[in-house]
Amino acid sequence: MKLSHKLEYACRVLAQLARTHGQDKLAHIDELAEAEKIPANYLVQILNELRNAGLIVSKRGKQGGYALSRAPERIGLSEIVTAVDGELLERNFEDAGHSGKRVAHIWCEIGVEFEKKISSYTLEAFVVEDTNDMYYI
Amino acid sequence: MKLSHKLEYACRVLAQLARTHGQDKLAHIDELAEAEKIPANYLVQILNELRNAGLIVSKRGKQGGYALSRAPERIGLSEIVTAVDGELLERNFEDAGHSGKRVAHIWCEIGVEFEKKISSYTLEAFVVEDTNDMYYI
DNA sequence: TACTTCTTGAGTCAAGAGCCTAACTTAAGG
DNA sequence: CCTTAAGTTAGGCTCTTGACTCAAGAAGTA
Repeated sequence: MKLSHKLEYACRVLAQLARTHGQDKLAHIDELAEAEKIPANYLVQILNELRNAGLIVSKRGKQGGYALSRAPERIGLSEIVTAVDGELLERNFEDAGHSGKRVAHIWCEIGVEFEKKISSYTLEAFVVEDTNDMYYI
Repeated sequence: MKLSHKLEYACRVLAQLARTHGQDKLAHIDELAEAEKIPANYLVQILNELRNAGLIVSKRGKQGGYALSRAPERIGLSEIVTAVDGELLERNFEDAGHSGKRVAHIWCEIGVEFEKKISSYTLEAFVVEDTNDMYYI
């Protein structure tokens, strides 16, 4: 369950966009990069993928910028994952050797459960105010 | 939920060892590699890690080989994972930017659930005879 | 001793993540 | 128009890592 930087960045930048959702001011790359401590040059690529996936919209030129394409509660976490790191939800276990089939079967079960859990969250979860402590490790 | 080859190999080879558990004949590397279609030279390293983790025992010289150190139902899947690919169970999300904390919190929850699911299996699950079909993708 | 089998450490190779550069396109405002 | 402030796109660079491969060594058995 180690995440790629890309996916963490995507979650953070979307959370940031969610915070300002509803306002008509668009967010700039540089502001987003600064607010979420993401290398701006890398963020560009990520925002691109999020736009291609239809999660955000962008506008060019002066007064350009980014915004969510819909309300946070209507953006599923699994959509985010799929957009920037689809591999995380793939389940392709090779069925080789005597035990391949059975081993693959078990890991499929685990993978299904994993996906179910991820699908139970939306972007809204990332933006709720923190009230309780988190438990590390 | 993409697995490393190493972890898949480890599961398979342990399943194979579990099948012959109870017999006093030890399994050779070459037999195991052949039965589970694993590159023998790579398997060596994996068996080594499994031995260091205490999951299997080995004996050198003629009549040497490998065997499980205890019964399959007493070897947890999370032990296997930890032995060869501990990263999969790690949860180290960076808490940076405005949304870092909240994002990390959510992914921690998901990670905990993931670990719980994995901990619910033992090596025994890999060795039960297949009766039902598996569902792909 | 001779043979077999595991043990250990080092080396190779390709792929991918993360990040940067630079040229290009679009739109607002004067 | 023309300038300037944005986003867009393509490409390349570097470093790490996974997946093997190899070879010399150590230990047990006959």
